[in-house]
Amino acid sequence: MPKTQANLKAQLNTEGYKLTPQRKAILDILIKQRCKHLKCDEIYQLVRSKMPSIGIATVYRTLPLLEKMGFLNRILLDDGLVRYEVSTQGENHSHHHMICTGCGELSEIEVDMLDDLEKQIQKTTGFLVQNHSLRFYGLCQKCQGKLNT
Amino acid sequence: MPKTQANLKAQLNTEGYKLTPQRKAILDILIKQRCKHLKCDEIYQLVRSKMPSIGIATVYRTLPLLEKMGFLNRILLDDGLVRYEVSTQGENHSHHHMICTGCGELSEIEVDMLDDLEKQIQKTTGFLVQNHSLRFYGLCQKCQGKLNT
DNA sequence: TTTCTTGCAAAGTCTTTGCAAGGTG
DNA sequence: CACCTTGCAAAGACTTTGCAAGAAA
Repeated sequence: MPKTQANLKAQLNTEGYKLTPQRKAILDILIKQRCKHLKCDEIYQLVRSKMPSIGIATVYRTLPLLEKMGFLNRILLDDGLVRYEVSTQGENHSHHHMICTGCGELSEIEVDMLDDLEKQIQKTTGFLVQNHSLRFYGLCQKCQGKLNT
Repeated sequence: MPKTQANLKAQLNTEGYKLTPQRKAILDILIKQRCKHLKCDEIYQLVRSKMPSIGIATVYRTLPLLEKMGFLNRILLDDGLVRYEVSTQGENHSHHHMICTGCGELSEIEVDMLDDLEKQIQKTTGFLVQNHSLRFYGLCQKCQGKLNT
């Protein structure tokens, strides 16, 4: 089943959870910001602009839930703050993150190419690879430009 | 210059820092636990067994310093806790981490093989890759065994 | 109606900071 | 001696929890 807004209710119900306006609003915001990677507090601020009465505890409780249901991915960068991104349909296996050490910007790239490496690891170490996370640190084009000034 | 205990003083001095028993003790512990990835508090406990009077604030202040000097790498796993590992001489570019989703064990593997991918990224996106971090999630041999029981 | 959720406030964890006393170069 | 560091305690940042009132199925 595709992980879209429309399926939120069904997904929740099959596991005994309920669809609340808060949960809908939070997913809504995240889908609208699709390509962003938002911190909990940023999500809280955004949702609050649509639903001023929501409490931050609800956000903290909803995010892991949406993650468990497969709607979100939790990301931990080097600053130690938890971020979330909307997970593109079942493919948690095919995009990598690039983090600019100049401005901190986080972007994505849609390649994978780790199959060979995974096979090699499995053969060498016996470790059964199920998933991976690959991050590149370096300079985005903007920051490379600034260096030449 | 190799990043060994012996060079700590020199390294520190060239940047205006001083060699204190506390700093020596902390690096000592980390070197002895070489292949482990320790949380701040674990490091504090270990150092305290040798130097009971040390304060945890000192540990929190020393770890980033040792990282800055190139002796340590800071690692952030999915539980959000900061860990440190001794950095093997200047090679921050050639080992990956494997995290078992069964028992949580963190181990290392000494392959790289990302050069092609990095070149491709640079060509495609203009992002200048300086470093990377690759983690594999899956099951270690022990945990695979448990599943068959 | 039953069970799950919410918002609030309090409590927790991990980490950082201010400061006076003490150590290093 | 000048400057860097330490240990302590207090303050911070982020996150989790207990609970009574309220909402969803």
